[in-house]
Amino acid sequence: MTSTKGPLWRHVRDSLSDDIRKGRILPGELLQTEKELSDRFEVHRHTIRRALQELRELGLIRTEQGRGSVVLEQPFEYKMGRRTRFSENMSLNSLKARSHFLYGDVISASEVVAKHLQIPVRSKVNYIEMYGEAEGKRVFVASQYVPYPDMEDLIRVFRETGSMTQSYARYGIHDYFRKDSRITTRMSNAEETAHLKLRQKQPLLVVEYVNVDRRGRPIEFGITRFCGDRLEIVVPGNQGI
Amino acid sequence: MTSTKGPLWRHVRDSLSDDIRKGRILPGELLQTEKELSDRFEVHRHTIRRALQELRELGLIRTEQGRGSVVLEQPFEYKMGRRTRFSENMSLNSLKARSHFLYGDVISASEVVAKHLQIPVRSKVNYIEMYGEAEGKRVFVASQYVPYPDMEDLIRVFRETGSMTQSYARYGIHDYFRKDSRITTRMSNAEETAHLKLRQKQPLLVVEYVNVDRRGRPIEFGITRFCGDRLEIVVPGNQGI
DNA sequence: TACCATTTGTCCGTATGTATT
DNA sequence: AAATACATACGGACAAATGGT
Repeated sequence: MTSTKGPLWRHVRDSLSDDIRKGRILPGELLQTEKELSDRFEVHRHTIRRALQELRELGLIRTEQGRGSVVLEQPFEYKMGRRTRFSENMSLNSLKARSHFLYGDVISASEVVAKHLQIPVRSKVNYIEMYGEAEGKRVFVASQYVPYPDMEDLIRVFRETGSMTQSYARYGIHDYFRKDSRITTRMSNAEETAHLKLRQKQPLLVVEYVNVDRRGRPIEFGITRFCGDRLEIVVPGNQGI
Repeated sequence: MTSTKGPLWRHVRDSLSDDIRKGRILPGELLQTEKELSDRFEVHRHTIRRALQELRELGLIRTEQGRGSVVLEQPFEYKMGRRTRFSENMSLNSLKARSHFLYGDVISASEVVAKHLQIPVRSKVNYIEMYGEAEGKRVFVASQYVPYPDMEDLIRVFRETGSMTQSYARYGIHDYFRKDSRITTRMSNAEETAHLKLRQKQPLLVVEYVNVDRRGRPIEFGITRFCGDRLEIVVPGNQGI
């Protein structure tokens, strides 16, 4: 016995939560069965169940009948507001974050893209695909559409800087704001599963948004697909109560 | 031939989009294969693909390699802001919406619930489960925790009124506000799949939130699971630019 | 695990009509 | 009128993903 006081289930809970937090059991892996745990800790299965109940409430595991208890990924927080920026956002969690270039081209705007950017259908736009990493884990893939005449060579500049914020600065846009964001969810397709280095298809948080400059002119239409179990979106309750 | 002028692909697009909008092909169902369509319309497969491309851009279908093109649900908009209310929200879409009671009990607060409601662990809370309907379609299931001493009999009152907003009014809370919302996604479990009348497990939008009264005191902690393909969450870009 | 049929994705072509310069 | 670019339409081959066995 390591702990001497307090209820037994608390000892079990703390021991297991330690195993998880110290990485001895990895996210996605199954905990030992309740039977095995009750043997290991030399307590009744009910005591184990009490401890597992606590771990569920702490969001550390999810239990599936007939299968076992899976250790959950601890998601990053992604704050969504008027000035949403990926890397700033992640550094709030004191995490190292980067965007990585995947693909870029100049294409002609479809109806949907044109509507969001308030430009004529079929006018040229920069199209950039990228993925985002935080603490070595891939957390999103994004597609962005940026009007072309305003920003020639954007693709090259983004490949150099690795940041949209910095790229925009080169074109004299030193600040920009998030207009409406629309959030849905769907399963990842094959490409997304690969880019995010997922073992299998998983639900994604899909965020569609438009960024505008100081004058309110659309400068970017984007579709970001977040890996659902690696990240949660936080929508702050607006300012003062 | 029905149409006499314009490119062939436009005729195909309009014909298929009509099939979808008139309900001849239901959401979730597969379109005919490209081969079948090219036989039916007596055009080359490439022409069919041009038409499907348009339908994708219109958000009417989603295409999966090796499988086919699925007709999408046209999701309701759910505006999330400081004063988020389900039924008001839905009437903005001129939709008929209701909440329905599923289960209610007085339970003792777990750590997580206690933390959100800023009450002691194990103090009594009302626990209510419900589902929400819009236009006859079930769009969410929700679990809500409300401090007990403040609102005895809340469960009975909710069963009578069918509305949390109205129930709160009985206890003198005539207005309340949304604090932070946290959004994640995961697959529905068996219970949720049944409550939402889904054919199979599907990704859900999971929103955790706290509502507070005028003084900023937490009055409700809730976890709402929205059916991902029947609803999209809209986060308004904060006020003036 | 491996294999298979089905279906979509991508690429190589060809030809024709229309609008622009 | 000629040259050019572009959208449309068709032909065919193979790669890649899915769902089932």
